[in-house]
Amino acid sequence: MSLAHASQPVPDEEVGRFTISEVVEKTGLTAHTLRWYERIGLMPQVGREAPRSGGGQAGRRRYSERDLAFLEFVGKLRLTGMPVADMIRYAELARAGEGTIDERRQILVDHRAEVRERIADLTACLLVLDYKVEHYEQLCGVFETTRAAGAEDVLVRAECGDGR
Amino acid sequence: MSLAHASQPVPDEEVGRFTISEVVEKTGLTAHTLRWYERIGLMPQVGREAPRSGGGQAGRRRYSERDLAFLEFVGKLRLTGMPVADMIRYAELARAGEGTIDERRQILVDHRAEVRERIADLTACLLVLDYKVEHYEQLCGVFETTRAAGAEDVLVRAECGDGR
DNA sequence: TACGTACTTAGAGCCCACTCTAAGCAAGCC
DNA sequence: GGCTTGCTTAGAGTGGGCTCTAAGTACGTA
Repeated sequence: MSLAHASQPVPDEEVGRFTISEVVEKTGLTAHTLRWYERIGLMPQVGREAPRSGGGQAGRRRYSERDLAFLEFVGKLRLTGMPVADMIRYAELARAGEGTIDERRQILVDHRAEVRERIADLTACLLVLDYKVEHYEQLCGVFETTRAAGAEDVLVRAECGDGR
Repeated sequence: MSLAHASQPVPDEEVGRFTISEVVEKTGLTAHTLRWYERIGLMPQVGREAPRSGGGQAGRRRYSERDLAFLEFVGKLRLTGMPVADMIRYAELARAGEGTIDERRQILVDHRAEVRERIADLTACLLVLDYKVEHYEQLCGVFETTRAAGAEDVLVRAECGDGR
């Protein structure tokens, strides 16, 4: 990206080449959701085809590669549980320019900490699940070999802590 | 737990010792939620104090250690995103006895696979966040030292993929 | 007696992130 | 012309997991 290139508006870069259907395919989001994202300010205004008749329609959306990159990032944030309101905040800051870099970074740092914590939580729970599954597998073995022993039945319940 | 002990109803074990307020404290759930859990069949019927006057009240709940253990497990399942309907299913199977061990195990095996996948997803997204945060931190450095260079400004936008 | 804690019922309410509606218009293609 | 794809608006609807309501009763304690 040369300086000369960067300092001039570039139509083929401002107006992308992907229709909303194509973006639906690529992202897994619905057209409804994509329009919604624009409406709530999460997504910047997407470039449009010029309407041929100059009538009352706004023209069809044409998403750029950059739009797609942003949607991919949004998908990641969504997957990690960031509320839409926070994503909107982040996007607004991004649009406000380079003076907001620190704040943007802080949003991501905070969110990253939450994701780390969530991974830790899930990992701890996974250990419990592992233990339970392992225990069931052992009890399936014990159960089959000592089917007549009622005591084992009671132990199954007590050990598994499954309620009554 | 001796055989003689196991084969007889034990009142002090059937009727626990924790009031609902104490369980609220221990679990972080609300009394409303605890009652709801019973109502929807997730929680087995909790033992009760005998009402003094024999009137129309059911008596106060008295949760046992086993009840608490089950609630702890439910909390883990909840934290890992298992839908309440699935938890109910699991609890019903547990109450149905030892003939359901295989099915119970399968529920947990399936769920465990989901948790693993979720951890993997989060971990992948965490890498993206790490990259972004790192990048912002570098750009804060670059930005401060070359504030007059407009090209860096554009690079910030392009590299961060932050939308417009 | 007053207050705090707990009980019951059925269902309404809340929050979040979509998801869908309703109704009509536009444009391209066969 | 018919079909497909896409446009707009404001807001209602959905699903999940609680959370709260409404109204009265019970019981223990100060």
